[in-house]
Amino acid sequence: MTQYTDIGKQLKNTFDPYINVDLKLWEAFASKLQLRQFKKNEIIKETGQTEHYINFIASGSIGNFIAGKGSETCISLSVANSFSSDYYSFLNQKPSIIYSRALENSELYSRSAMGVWIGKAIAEQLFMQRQQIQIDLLTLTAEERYLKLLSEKPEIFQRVSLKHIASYIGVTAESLSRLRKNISL
Amino acid sequence: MTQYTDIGKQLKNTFDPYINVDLKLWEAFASKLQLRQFKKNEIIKETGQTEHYINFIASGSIGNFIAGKGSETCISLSVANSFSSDYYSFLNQKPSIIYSRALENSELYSRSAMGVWIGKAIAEQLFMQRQQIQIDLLTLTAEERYLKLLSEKPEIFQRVSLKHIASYIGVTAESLSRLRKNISL
DNA sequence: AGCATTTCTTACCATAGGTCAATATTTTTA
DNA sequence: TAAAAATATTGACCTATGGTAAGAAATGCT
Repeated sequence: MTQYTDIGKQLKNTFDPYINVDLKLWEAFASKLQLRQFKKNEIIKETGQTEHYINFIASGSIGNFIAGKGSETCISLSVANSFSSDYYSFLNQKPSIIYSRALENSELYSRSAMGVWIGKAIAEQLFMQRQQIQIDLLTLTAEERYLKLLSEKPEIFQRVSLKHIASYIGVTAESLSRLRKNISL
Repeated sequence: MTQYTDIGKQLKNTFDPYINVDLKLWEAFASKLQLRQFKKNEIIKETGQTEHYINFIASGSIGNFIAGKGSETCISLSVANSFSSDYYSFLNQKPSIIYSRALENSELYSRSAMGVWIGKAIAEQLFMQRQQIQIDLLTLTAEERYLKLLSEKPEIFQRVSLKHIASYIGVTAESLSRLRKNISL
């Protein structure tokens, strides 16, 4: 079983490039983490509820989704050593239509309160990620977005089904399948 | 000429729903603002440069763009009483391909350094905006995105050309024109 | 006011990606 | 391990949007 001091070091190592704070602050943060375990496909946060946690993913993977007519759209895919949350709902403490689901059996270390420094760092990271996604959706083709994801986050392809990857990059599963076939020709 | 104490109040009024801090902090922030004026179409921040400012738009409007082959993609449209910056480049203090241009004659109040509280608040706001854009690009049709922008930010249509609005919602100017024609039938 | 430039619209054809339906493949469960 | 469920692929067809080119309308400039 992982210890919280280890989690502190893991956090420090993982986020050093982005969040320049002392190990002690990370350990203080980690000391108040609550371990939560979820089975594959278990709902972590429901549509219509308010998000109470920021979750650090120790193992497994988490998706954030929006339900559509008959299908669902994946708006984020997070794997081990990153944070996951319906951060939109967390920030304004209002319900949102977004729901989170474990895509594998997952171990999360969760906190409901955060210092300003880590809140700022997380929001900044998330802003940059979302802006890059916006730019990619506006300027790249579906095939280019697929290849970019494949080269930047190859581990996702070992863990997440193609139908979620398809909706994340903004195409149907059928189109992703055809597109992959084209590439391998 | 607007005074900085007035700017402080204007900031407080504008951001009260999002940033819950005392007027004094806003006035301290405003007291260090630098007025910068730009003519219509003047470049505020070039591609390949690093962003040094957060700009509060007192009047006018600003667009952030990425150059493509023969065209440009608009990734943000900001009007008076909001912030504008290449915040991605500002955060990591590295050059980015994004450039900012005044879409009208504009008065900006700019700062290069920010307290943690306002930095956190700005990053949070920007994250929420960008995530909503991502969701809209993934789940709405071009027509729905157009109608949404029209109902949520009608003032943009008085100030910004349709070609910029088109690229912002992710279609060509021609498609936007057709789509508008359909709606009015 | 008149010319130049930019913006907007329209028409025609091309194409990426969507929809639906069937089948194949993999994973889960009993 | 067999059946069931979920996932992935494929094919036929369709639709929204793109590309190009031309003209109309608006805006800016001298």
